[in-house]
Amino acid sequence: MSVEELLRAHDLRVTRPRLAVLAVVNEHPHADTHAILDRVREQLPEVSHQAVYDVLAALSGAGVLRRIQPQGSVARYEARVGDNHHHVVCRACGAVADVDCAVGEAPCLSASDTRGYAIEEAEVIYWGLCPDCLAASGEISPPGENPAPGEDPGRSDPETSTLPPPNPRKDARV
Amino acid sequence: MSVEELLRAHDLRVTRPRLAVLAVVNEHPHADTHAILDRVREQLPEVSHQAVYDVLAALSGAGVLRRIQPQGSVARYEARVGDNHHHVVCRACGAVADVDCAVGEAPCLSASDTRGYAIEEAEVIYWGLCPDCLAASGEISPPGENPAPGEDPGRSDPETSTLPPPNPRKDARV
DNA sequence: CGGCTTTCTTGAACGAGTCAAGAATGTTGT
DNA sequence: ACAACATTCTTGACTCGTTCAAGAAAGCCG
Repeated sequence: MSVEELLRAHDLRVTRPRLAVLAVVNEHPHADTHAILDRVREQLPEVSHQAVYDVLAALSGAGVLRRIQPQGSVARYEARVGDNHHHVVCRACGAVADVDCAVGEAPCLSASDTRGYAIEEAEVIYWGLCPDCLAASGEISPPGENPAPGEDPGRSDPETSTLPPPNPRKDARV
Repeated sequence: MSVEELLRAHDLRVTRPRLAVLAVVNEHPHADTHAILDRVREQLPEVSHQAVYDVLAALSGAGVLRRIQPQGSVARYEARVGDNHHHVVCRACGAVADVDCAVGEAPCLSASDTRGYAIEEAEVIYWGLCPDCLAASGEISPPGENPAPGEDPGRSDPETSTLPPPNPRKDARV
């Protein structure tokens, strides 16, 4: 299904900004709003940031895009919807990657006692270290103290994105 | 263990603001920063908001408090740490409740393919409707259209807290 | 192609959270 | 108990992601 057909299928008007935003999110899963704006402006230099916010809100509302926002991060968007996957987030650099659900279709939905809530969806975020930061922390200080990774210019993974070290807790339990 | 002993056990200085914040969070699980500040000022009218932010950050860093922040909500804190429980969040009113892990000790940690990430922790958020909003939506419009709940003056659950309708998505899947 | 609605541009505003400098307080050693 | 030191708190300004509002432009339908 083309990007345009996708929009029409959801009763959304087809506009240049929407096409551009959709294309960018398809190319760069988990990109944040600012990154999306930059990329969109490579094609449409005149789009306003407000247009991008509106488009992202409209597409998320229609279920075309999914908004994710791990603690300490700004809003990120992805075009993979409806397949119930989850995310791993690196505590050191903030990189996000997809993880398929471990338990099949409806993951972890069997909460023991839901306190009377009608549960519609379960959202799972795995916290850890991405391969790069893992290697960096291992190399820099073998006994494991004060990782300080995150700057690694030659990256290729499009899903990777750098943040100021967000919230590196030490009470992690597995 | 008294609140003061708890602080000392974590090598944290014992100060009035810290005692007050800990007491408030113990009494009101899932309270947001603003609510905590208000409550703390009932005992210590002169505390600055910055002090509360500092204290919350210090206690979270030490593992005495846990910070949670569902999408569309501001930061919330709870004193229940180390027992690996999760949360249900109401899409309509934002109320938060605890849910014990369904799968035992380390829940849902068995992601199928972790993309090379070293996973330390899994965070699960269940999205749905709280009992009150569920009842309200059922009463107001039986066929299910336009819930508009959330205002319900006579509440007793201390874990409940009202927000502007945060992000009521309709693409929910179970 | 004309009219109506939605979307986009422009520019200001909001609010949670952070930064910084100095005063106050808690802790430790004598 | 007291003094010295480090940490924490007060005060006040500020940042940044996001939202609000009004009018112009663009998409869609008959």
